[in-house]
Amino acid sequence: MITGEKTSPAKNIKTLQVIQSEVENTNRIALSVDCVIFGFDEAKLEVLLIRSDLKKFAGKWSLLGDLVFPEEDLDAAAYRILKQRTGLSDVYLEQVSTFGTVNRHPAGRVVTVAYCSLINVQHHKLNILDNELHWHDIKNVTDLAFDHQQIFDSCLKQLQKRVQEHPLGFNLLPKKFSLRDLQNLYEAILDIKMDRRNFRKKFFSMDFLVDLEEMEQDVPHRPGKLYKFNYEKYEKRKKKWVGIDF
Amino acid sequence: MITGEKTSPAKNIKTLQVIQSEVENTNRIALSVDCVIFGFDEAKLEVLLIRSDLKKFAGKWSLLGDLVFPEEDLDAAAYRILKQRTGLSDVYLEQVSTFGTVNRHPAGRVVTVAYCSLINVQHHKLNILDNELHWHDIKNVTDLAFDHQQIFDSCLKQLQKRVQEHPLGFNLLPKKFSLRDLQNLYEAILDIKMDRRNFRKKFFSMDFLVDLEEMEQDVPHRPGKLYKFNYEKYEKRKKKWVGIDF
DNA sequence: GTTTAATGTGTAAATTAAACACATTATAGC
DNA sequence: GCTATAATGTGTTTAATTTACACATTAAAC
Repeated sequence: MITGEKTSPAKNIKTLQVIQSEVENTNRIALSVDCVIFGFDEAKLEVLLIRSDLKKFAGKWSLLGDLVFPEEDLDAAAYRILKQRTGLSDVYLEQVSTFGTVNRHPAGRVVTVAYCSLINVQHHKLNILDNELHWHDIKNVTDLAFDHQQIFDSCLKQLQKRVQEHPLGFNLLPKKFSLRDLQNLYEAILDIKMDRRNFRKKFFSMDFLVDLEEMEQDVPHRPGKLYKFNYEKYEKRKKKWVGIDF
Repeated sequence: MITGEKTSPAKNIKTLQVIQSEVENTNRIALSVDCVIFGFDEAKLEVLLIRSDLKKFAGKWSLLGDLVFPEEDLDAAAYRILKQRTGLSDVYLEQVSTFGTVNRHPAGRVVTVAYCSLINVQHHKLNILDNELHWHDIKNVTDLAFDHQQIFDSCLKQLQKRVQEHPLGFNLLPKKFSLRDLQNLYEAILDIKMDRRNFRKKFFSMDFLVDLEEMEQDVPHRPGKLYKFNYEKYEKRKKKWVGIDF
């Protein structure tokens, strides 16, 4: 009844006090956050996992999670938990979805909100507090603890969709990058191969890549041109958003 | 600590009992569900709202919500709450997102999970338990109670996106419908006008509409042909899902 | 029977996506 | 240094899709 609606005329009169007692005493549930941190590393997509210390899940890997405090914003909890577990702080987290079956956690009722991020493994130094925190190639992620496999699958799908609709990828590259870097990124995340020539045309036509008139250094092959992502140019473009297609 | 990860080597040994006490005693939070029920009615998109009975929000409208019980699956809670408040049961609910700022509810800390649905107003009889439950034209929805305006906006956006990617719309139409019905539906949900000829071509090319060789009855104009949606045909089509575009 | 307002259909132009080939350049190996 | 190698850089052609746009047809309303 906490949002103030009525179920019947007879129950119409519900004071804030009554509601408060319901909120304070009964019906409370442990709420957690689980972070799915995707990392891009040398043309591979990885995910950050930690080994479960529950006997029930001995040897299994799990996502980075913890309880939300009663006086802590949900988003803030996600950032705190990520920071505590990894030392990472300048990372954008995005909520994906909430998992709330009764028996998903062996210690009792815990509803968890999944958050997802995507970073470059080389750009962020992990604060490895124990040696059970590791990057895992996403192709080898199976049989996680709890319902974390389901959460992981859901986040990966969401990531693959989002990366096609928003320029997330550029955060993963150095400020200056080659088109090969960019294509490797998309191929790793989407797990597909693309035609190099069409890929280049696609991104050039999007008109937010700036030619830096510099070349790659120290690469073991012919150096490519370097580009940067221009956010203002990206924002300025009008996007047609209607496209019924299913 | 509930998902079993460790914060430091020193804290490595955490038994299920310790975790259980954390889940059971501290850190618990009231969890609610709020349902955003969109209704399509005669070429208009509406949303089901109820008047708030909290003094703080006197006169304002709010979404259909209530607390989740400790031994109830999250999805089940959403269906229960919808049923209790409206009598609706054969309606598909989809989770949209979770809102968890500390001060979003005046009665205390309540994190809420938003669920969204889309039904045909004419097909579903509401069980109106009091006269404060009403359909509202979405164009007139402003200034809802709590953070419900934000939740509503978020769900509307999600609906508009989803309806372009999945054939949700056909649930809203009669089994037999005309292409004009279908176009009205999309125009109402997306709040745009489309070219009638191109709209037809689009849907015919998608190849899951079956011509019933029947005509509309009792319409005040030239009757149109009637079609039905063939789910098998829809499923069978392969969809290319890669299309980087932002 | 005439008017009206909707349905049903088609075509041309523009844009976008897909397939595909060759010259160029720096490195690596000799 | 010379050659072989393997990557970069660039267009063209075709197909597919989207957009813009006009006219004949049909049933209801008068």
